[in-house]
Amino acid sequence: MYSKATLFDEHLSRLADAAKALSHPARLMILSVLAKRGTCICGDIVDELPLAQASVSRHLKVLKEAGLIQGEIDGQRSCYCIDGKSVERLRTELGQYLEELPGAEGACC
Amino acid sequence: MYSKATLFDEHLSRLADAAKALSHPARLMILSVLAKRGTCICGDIVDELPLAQASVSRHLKVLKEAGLIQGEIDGQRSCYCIDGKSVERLRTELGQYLEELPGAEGACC
DNA sequence: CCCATTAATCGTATAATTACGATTATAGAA
DNA sequence: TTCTATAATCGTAATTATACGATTAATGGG
Repeated sequence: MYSKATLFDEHLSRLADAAKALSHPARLMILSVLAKRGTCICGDIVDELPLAQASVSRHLKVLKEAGLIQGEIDGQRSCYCIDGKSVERLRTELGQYLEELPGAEGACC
Repeated sequence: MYSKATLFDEHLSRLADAAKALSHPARLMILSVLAKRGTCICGDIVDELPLAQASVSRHLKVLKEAGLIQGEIDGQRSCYCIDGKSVERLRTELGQYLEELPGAEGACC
């Protein structure tokens, strides 16, 4: 109906999508768990999160679609890890975007 | 029903909320417009966005609640500007969080 | 072959987000 | 006072996100 994709600049849309991937504490927690433990099977993550397996699986999917993690099937498990390159790229782009916002130091008007 | 606020670590919840404020291209665009023009009245922003006045007003509210912009009533207008300190703080915190995610360079498993 | 384990997906319910037009409230101009 | 301009809010509709339990699919063990 109302299409963000066409109404807004491509770059802004991509950045917004990336921010959205980070916009839920469960997803940040998953990233932290992966960072701490290196490589995890899904169950490891489920054990550390206060959510049901199905919910964690969804969050993993969101992170994977955003490219922030990799996941591959390993036997009957699924193995996840952080995609360091993507995270780094996001960190740079987001940081750059925020840095280029001058921000009038004083009060408004 | 399911309370993010209590289920997750306070720091992660705050970071996620901040990311959520950045998770819509209209809001990023508003920040860009404010950065470019310094200080704006609401109408200036409405003129530059492909959205109705009511919608822009809502996005402004979200940004204000997240502390990323300041807004004050100036006569019959409303005057907005970026809150440079908050943006800088967010940039630092988000950057730090992402930087501390090691990210196993190689493949998964 | 049968069973257990693992994790993705389905079905569904609820909540949050987003959008618009219409309305309201305020302040300045005439 | 009355009219205009500005911007917030209301009411509502549509979409998206989130959660859970149940189911499914696939692998490996016995």
